[in-house]
Amino acid sequence: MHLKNKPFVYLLLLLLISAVIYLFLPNKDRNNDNVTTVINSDFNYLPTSTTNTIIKHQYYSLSYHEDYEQAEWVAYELKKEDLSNSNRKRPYFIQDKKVKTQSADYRNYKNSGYTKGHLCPAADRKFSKNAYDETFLTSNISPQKGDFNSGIWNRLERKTRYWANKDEQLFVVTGGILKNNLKTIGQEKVAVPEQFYKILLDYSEPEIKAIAFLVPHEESKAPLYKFVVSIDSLETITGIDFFPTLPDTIEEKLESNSSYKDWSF
DNA sequence: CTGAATGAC
DNA sequence: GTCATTCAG
Repeated sequence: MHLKNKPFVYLLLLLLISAVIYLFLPNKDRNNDNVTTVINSDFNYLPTSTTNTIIKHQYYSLSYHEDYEQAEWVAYELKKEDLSNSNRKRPYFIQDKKVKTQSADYRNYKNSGYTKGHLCPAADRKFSKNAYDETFLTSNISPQKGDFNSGIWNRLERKTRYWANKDEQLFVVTGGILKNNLKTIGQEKVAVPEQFYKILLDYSEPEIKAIAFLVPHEESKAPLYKFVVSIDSLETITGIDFFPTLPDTIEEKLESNSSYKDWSF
């Protein structure tokens, strides 16, 4: 290249410098809603969908099951840095526009005797207003008894945040056990699960570990470890392959395990 | 923290 | 639908 073409050289240099600066800039998009993010670049472990209806939101993903008017799973990453104490105002639950078959209307829950139980908890997405508000979609809730929701289920969610803080980050999958002939509420017949499950995967090397819970839909004062089950057993019940992208040897080892010795309660 | 219910705009 | 307020586990 001839040096007489100076403007062009300067332009190239400028571009190069800009690119370098950009690459080394801290990634702030989990705290700043004004930055457009690559959607779900963090989700590498999404479960399979029995309905072929995976919905990807900015801060969590889900598989919707129209027959039961709720998600069969909701999955998201929970990082230590996500945990914040900021007080946010609760928005109202609205339908999830990404669900083409229409997610349940919140009125189905009104006077049903059941509360609108978050699957991806609002408290796990408090790091930004958009993340928080995004959990208030009816595709992210399931009918839960009030004392169950604020009782043992709340305890499990708080324990999950405790572990996320301790282990830096967790991948979380949660939902109700959906099956035929469940009790329903509202005009749209939203199914009331008889059990709820939650799976936690600590994928940070070198000690990858996982734990799964299957909790009956009723308040209990029993310690949480009483509800530990293997991921395999949940896969048998739900028909979902929870970590299809994990290397088979790791997957096999993690999923057959129902021990909780690696987790402090 | 987890939620509901009510009345006014 | 939004807002403000009050209340319960």
